[in-house]
Amino acid sequence: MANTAKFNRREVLQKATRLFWQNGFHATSTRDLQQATNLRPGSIYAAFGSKSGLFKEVLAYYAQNRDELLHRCMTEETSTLGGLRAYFRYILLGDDVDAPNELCLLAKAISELDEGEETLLDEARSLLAAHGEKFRLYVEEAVSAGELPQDTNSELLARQLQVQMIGLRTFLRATSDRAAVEQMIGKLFDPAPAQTSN
Amino acid sequence: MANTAKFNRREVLQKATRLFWQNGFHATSTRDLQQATNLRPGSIYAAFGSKSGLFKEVLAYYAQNRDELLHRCMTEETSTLGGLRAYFRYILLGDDVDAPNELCLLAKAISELDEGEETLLDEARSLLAAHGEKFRLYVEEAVSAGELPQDTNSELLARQLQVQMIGLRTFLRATSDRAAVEQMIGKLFDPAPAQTSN
DNA sequence: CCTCCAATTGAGCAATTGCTCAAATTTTAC
DNA sequence: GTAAAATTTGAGCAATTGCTCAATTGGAGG
Repeated sequence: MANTAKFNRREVLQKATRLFWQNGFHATSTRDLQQATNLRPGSIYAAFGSKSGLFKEVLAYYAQNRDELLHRCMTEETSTLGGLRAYFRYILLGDDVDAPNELCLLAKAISELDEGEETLLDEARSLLAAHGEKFRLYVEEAVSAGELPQDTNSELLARQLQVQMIGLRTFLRATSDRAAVEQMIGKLFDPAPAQTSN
Repeated sequence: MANTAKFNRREVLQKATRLFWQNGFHATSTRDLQQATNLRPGSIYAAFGSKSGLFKEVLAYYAQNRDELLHRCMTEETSTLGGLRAYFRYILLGDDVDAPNELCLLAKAISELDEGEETLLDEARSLLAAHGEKFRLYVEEAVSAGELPQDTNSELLARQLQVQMIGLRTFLRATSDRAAVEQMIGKLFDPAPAQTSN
């Protein structure tokens, strides 16, 4: 009971995500968050407990969006490998208007947080691992569909894809060299997704 | 004249590097720096101008150390490709006691800083690009020595190596899975450093 | 030994931080 | 309509931030 006239939690998460993704955890102040969400501190603290609590929920919100995007890429392409390539292209080369930063928010959090904020760090690590697990399932699907050799080491290949994704996003932020990124995505998926039988 | 009893600038840089590398730019306070260097604020500000000024010099100090390490790896190995692999192994799997963080400090800075700190961001970008250029020169050397095909696209391959290095370091911080990293380094250098003719 | 001046000291300022809480307001239940 | 409960409000606290500067120190030149 008594739940009307409350703010829209999803909208708040969306705006908080944008801020944290752009500025990072430490460089985003609670005042920034208050202004962006048009909420007074009490409301935020009643709903999320603390700045860390809000960030934790932001990480989950972000990860869920990425999982959904990956799934959408898979359904919109005819082959599994094509779906993975579409996901790479969309994230690295697509002009996503509400992506304020080239990097993966999870990777950015893992980079920024230290062992003193272990709860948040572990949350980011676990979400990134879960996303990597999704990669592995799709790689196995590609093997079953005959898009990849039967003796493919799918765990290894999935890890390699995640390493590439993270590396390429950092490279893009460092150089803004979209052509180079496009070329590297091509090399990843074109000749064969690397010679990765075991 | 009057220069005795002054602190050792290199020692200060070393200690500041450790702090910034561990905690990042924002999460390292000037008090942390004062305590670690045993200097009073006035001395630091006389020598470096500001926290940003100190960080900028730390970035350069770090980059120079990496360049020297890479060069050392090259001279200690018989082949150029072997030298590159040794560099990867040392950074990713070596137990460097004064590396307080799995990540590259330059990549960490590029991840953390936003466009509002453009001086520092550009410095980190430029130092990372210079290190990538070193990679390219060594790849070309490997081509000349016949360790790689004559038609190797050395610019592309050097970029791919840098992407791998950054991605693998983030992966290591995210998972602590040294065996997986070892396996991926193997795949990078063993069969051929990827099928990267152009 | 004294003088001079660069180097060092450390108290502390102004701004910002994450967050609290009593008071005011709005919603729900009857 | 009314009272109890849930929610929102915003002033502001205690701690921390990057940094300044007048006072002090101590080595070099004479």
